[in-house]
Amino acid sequence: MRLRINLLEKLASEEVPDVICLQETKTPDEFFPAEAIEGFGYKHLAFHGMKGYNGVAILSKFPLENIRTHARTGKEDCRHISANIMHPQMKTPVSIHNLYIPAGGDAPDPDINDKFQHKLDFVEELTEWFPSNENADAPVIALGDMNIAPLENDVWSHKQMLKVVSHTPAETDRFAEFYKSMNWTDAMRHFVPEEEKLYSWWSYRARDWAASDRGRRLDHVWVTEPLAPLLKSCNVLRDARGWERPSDHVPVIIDFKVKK
DNA sequence: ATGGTAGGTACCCTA
Repeated sequence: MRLRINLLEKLASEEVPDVICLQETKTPDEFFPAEAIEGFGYKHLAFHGMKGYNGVAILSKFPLENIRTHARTGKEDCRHISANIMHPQMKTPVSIHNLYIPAGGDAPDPDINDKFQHKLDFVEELTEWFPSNENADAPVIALGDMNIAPLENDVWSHKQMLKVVSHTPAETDRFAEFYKSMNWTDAMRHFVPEEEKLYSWWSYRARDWAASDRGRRLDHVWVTEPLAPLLKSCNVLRDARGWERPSDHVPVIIDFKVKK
């Protein structure tokens, strides 16, 4: 968050999003750079962070109400924050959920790898939690770093990735259940056909990320049925992977047809 | 099968 504040400023000034959701802020709340971000035009902030790991934040040009943080899988680890966006042209608040699903470690075996078990538990908990705490007939957005690439063309090689954490059947099967739980629409695939490769993340461990192009689509934006007809465009900022001192994830921008 | 990078923290962890 603090190391890459200049990248956030670049994103804010070049793309001018109304709302920005961040994951892995890795900043305790008392050190969150709220004043700098307010200077970029985002006066309404919701953040939930801790030292060193995890952390999520919502930056908004519109008022946020009912800000809530959610402890998941019995841990207080700053991976889920939600709020109601009070858009002046929307009749009802838009409930937004910013998620950072655990990466899951290396071994895709819950018996020997606690982190993988945690990831599976986290997705299962969300699958139960959303239908009992949100209304699929109301405007709801769930987005974030979900650390799962569900479709064959969400990874550079489906066959080679089947045993790699992020694309294993154990994960993608549970992810599909989560996807069904609120009759979500995948806002990225709404615009990019499933036959086309689409990535939002490229590993740091490549000599040349662009030349090898072994990406994965780990970041997602899902919307409930009332918002689906308002989807206007999707822009994955691939170029941001080449910015100075980049994140290994790039921004995913969804535009909605809302009068301003 | 292996190690490759980035970053923070403290000599190792998480991604």
